[in-house]
Amino acid sequence: MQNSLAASEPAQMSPLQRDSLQQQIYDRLHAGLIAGAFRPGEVISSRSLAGQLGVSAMPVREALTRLTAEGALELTPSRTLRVPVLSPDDFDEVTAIRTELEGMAASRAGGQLSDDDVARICALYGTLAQAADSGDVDRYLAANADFHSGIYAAARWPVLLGMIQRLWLIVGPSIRASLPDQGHISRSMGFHDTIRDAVVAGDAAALSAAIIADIANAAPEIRTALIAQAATPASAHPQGAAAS
Amino acid sequence: MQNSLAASEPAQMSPLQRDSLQQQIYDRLHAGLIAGAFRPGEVISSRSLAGQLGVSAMPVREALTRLTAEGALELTPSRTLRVPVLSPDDFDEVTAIRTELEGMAASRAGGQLSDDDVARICALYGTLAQAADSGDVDRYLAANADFHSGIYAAARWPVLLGMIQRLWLIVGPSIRASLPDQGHISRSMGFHDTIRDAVVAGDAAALSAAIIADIANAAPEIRTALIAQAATPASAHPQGAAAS
DNA sequence: TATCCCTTACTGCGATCGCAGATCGAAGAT
DNA sequence: ATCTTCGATCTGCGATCGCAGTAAGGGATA
Repeated sequence: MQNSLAASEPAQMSPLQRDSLQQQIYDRLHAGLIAGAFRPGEVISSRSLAGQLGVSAMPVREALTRLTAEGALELTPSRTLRVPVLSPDDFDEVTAIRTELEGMAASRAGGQLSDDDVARICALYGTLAQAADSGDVDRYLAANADFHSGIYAAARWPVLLGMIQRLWLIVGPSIRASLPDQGHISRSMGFHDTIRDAVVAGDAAALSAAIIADIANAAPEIRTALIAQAATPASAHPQGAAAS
Repeated sequence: MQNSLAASEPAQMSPLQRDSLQQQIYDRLHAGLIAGAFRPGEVISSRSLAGQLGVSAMPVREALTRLTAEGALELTPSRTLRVPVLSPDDFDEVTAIRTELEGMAASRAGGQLSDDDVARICALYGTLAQAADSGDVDRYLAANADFHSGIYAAARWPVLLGMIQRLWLIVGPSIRASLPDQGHISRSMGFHDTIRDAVVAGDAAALSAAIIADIANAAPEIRTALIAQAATPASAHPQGAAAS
């Protein structure tokens, strides 16, 4: 996924480890949650995950603890970790905060876009368009997250960016479970076109409005899908959700 | 706080521990950072802190890791943890996000205040006023945090509340180091009066405006103090800050 | 006396072990 | 055949130990 960022060194032996293990594990789980690699209700075991990654349980535990503290995971009464199943109210809360924070980030970013920023965002738009055409939902969601994060990163406010990404972390699994729909993707790409145009034009107000419109467009569909899933008796014991 | 939920048992021995150790340690450090028990630049050692608390280094480590991930602590190149020294730009960012998020929380809370909420907030105002009169800066800051959090909790949006508290976590030490000033406290109490009046009146718009005015009032003083401290050569090696 | 080097004592990070609690399945009793 | 019960096996949490890297203190040398 992010092995492309090591392309700066031409002949280095291997990335080895730049960060601590727990940071690498956290980053991987973070990306996986945003891209929808985990389903709501899915149970996560630190020991089995450690076994899959070939490391001790310790760094996995700390990464999972952080994700739990951020609301991306929850601890059940039986002391097992699982991906939370969002209620419609929870989703409304996150959506409201997203509208506020992403609107602010877009507005600030739009007013100080460098040429590099525009080129970078346009490149992200390209991969997003390719992913949308491919029909691969996982690729699309990951590219969508990169596209939006790329815009918000241009605001150069790291705390704000971290908070937005935390919100994506919470709604990521629910989004993935709510729309395997190709119609939604092509519909969203219209908003993404508007976003890219505002970036190219350097219009902060238009960019902020386009971001908010994108959120407002997707929210009702996700919300209705959320309600439908909550009513499904199959989710009464969501433990049996598909593992990796 | 929530020790009352065990009221079903009439003669229970002691609360012992309801949460995990790392959670208790996190909560204590969280409150300490907001109340200004730590100074910017102060070095935090997990082992020595574990020794003071009488526990192993493990739960302390996990709590400190979480705080580091949230930006409340930072890891120096020499692999020591310390409380970050905020730059004016950092402070501006946090203040801007605070204005947005706390304004939203106040607006929502103001529209759905129950009688219990009003009574609880008025009680928090009472302790805040007492702390302001006592002149004890630590008591005042802790009571101020409780007062504001009590209002935002009435919005009943836990994610939003957590994000606001994270922002307080970041600016807490800098606020504590910036104003040992009694004049500022009495000046802020004017805004707090307005806030309480809006709560009693149930006026959401007035409450939101009063909260934003409170933030806007304190920000310039803290910011100038921040700049003054950054220019002070005494902070060139802030390792020697007073420990607890 | 001043400078260099080495030892010591820290730091965070990871691995391993053990504990208490909960779940699940199988065996036994009614 | 159904219900109960006990044990094996999960879970997260905490303690302890060891590792690599940094900073500082002390002694020897120029």
